[in-house]
Amino acid sequence: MENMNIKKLAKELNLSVSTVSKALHDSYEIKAETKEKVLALAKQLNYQPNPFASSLRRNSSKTIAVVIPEIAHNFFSLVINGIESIAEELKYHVLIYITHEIPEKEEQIIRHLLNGRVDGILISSSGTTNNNAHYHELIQKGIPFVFFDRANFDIDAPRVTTDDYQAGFQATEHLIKSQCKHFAFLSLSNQMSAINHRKDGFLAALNQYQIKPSHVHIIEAGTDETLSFQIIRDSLQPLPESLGIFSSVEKLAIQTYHICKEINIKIPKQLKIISFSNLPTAALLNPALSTLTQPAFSIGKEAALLLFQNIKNKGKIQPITTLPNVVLKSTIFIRESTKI
Amino acid sequence: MENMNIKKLAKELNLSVSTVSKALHDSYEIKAETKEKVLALAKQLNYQPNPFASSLRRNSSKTIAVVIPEIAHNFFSLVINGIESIAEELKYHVLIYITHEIPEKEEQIIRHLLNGRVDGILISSSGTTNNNAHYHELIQKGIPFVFFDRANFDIDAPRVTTDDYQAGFQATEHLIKSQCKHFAFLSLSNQMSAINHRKDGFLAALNQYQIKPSHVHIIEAGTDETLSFQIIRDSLQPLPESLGIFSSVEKLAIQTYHICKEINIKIPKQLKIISFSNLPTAALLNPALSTLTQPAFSIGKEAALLLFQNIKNKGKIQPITTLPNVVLKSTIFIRESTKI
DNA sequence: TTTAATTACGAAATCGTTTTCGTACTCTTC
DNA sequence: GAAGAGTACGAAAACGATTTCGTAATTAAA
Repeated sequence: MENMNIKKLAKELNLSVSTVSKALHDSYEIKAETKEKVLALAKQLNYQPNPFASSLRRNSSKTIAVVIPEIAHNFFSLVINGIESIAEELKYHVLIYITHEIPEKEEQIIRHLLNGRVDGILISSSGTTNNNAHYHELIQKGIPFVFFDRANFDIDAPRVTTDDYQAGFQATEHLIKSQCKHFAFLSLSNQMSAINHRKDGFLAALNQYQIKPSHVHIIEAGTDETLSFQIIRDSLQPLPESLGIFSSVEKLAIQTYHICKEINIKIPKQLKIISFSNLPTAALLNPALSTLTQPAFSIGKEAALLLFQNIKNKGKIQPITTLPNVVLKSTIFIRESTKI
Repeated sequence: MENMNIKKLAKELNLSVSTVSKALHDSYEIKAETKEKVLALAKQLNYQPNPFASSLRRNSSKTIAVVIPEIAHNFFSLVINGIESIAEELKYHVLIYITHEIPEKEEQIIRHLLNGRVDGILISSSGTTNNNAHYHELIQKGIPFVFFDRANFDIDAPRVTTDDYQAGFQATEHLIKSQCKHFAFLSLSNQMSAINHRKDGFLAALNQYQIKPSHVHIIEAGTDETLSFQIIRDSLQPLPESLGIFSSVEKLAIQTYHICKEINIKIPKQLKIISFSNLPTAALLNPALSTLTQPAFSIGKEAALLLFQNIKNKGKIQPITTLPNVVLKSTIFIRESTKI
């Protein structure tokens, strides 16, 4: 009696396997009395259906995958929280895959998931790739997926993003009004949608206020920790006069703080900085960091909702509708790091 | 030709299904030439075995579960990074379950996992429960699991923890030597192993230095965000003279910082604080936070290694050996928040 | 009373693998 | 050249559910 299964359960009940299965699924074919008996004994004997047999037969796994560049990052872990809140409710399971910002790793993961292990995928792309083949394979296989934050706009898939352009514009305008003269944009790479939109907003604001191009700096720090440290440090020596930095991601802002501490640059006196960030300690930093904060939890929730909607509609005729493209608002928090 | 499977592959090759399966698994029964043909066509036709059929037959899923109290928390996301590094290498998949510090949720998750969906489980217990039944059910079912950080010491399972007692002692000793007169321990609950060991170290140090019991405060803030805020604030008003706080978790230290800012308590002048923490910004806070930092990544790695070892040994006769019980060292970083 | 519909269940196929047997065939070996 | 060993494959039985289809028994309709 090691492992309970439906066959033993049926035998115990003097019923056929099919009847038991139907009873457990509350089929109209089975009368109430029988259902009760089955449910009762199932509970008593602690019967739990084998998920693989079930998945094999039904061709659905009640599982989704979340593919993210990194996890030890406030934004992504908050997103996962949002995703989990929906998945948990719908009794779905969540597989986590981390690409470590390596596009090839992302491709490999996605390719693996073509085997049907999951019913759908939530992706924050690792960018730096012009190879979209793996996304097309997903589409061809009919596996629903939704991009969040970092989307691939060449691919016909739903996305949940934030108002990166506007936020970038707003942040830059703030730096301008804070009397900065030089402006730097801190970027990971020029291949990530969200970051590029932030840059576009940055450039648009500078353009509107007629900032000289020679006062505009784009710093691509890359994803390697030690390398980006080096790059940022180098770009701060010598320090341009009245520099205003707009960091596209939290990590680079933190590195900048460390560097400023190290080479003794005073924020906000010599350098002002504002960053996209979900740091719970932004207000406690020295000095408090001005941030653009994304509704990370909501992003996760919305993306998950969109995905589950797509999973449900799978196979059905898609209504000719515009592609769902949720855009959420970021919030700007002005703090000391950009004080005049 | 929608979905490729082994049957179609076999037909295409004029071979039997069993031969193809064996070829794909590099069986000695199949000659090299045939293997090559099979591999070649499999690759060409993009054949990927159905994971559910495979899991069903082999009774193993190549999947592990990670059950944690919360994810938007530097410690846990770093641990996941460590776990993932091993899982990825061994081609295992990682399911994430979040209990939100609710013991009933943990029980429910564990009970679900009894159905065999995963080959093993990594658990950081949500504590606050004296109900161990679900762990015993895991043992009975033969599903390997490993505790990390927050273990249940009544259960006969491997654990990976840190030197909480020693670190607690050391932190407290540091507070004493920093000329604190009153001492407070910030705790989430008195049901979590790691936290209790930290408290024991705290109390032992105070005892050794003959601190009057009336100068020792244990503050159980609980896991609810707003409530714990309230509790901490209340305990700081009125502010005991020369208070030294040892926070058992990062979250409560951050809350304390916020509260001090709000009600204008100067750190470290009026209040000194040291905390267990994996904050990447600890050194950048105002003031820089003294921390005890756990090797979170290594904890994840070690726990995963232990789990996979147990998965591999499953069924085999267990050598009569002491229970693996890895204890890793935390590192203390003295910063401004405890400066005299 | 006969026919049709409904109810409640069971047999068996199926999902796609893996694995156990069985068996032709070739190759040694004495 | 007979026996034994080794090679290379195939048939079929699992794994444990779900689902289709068939069918007795009962009820309703004509």
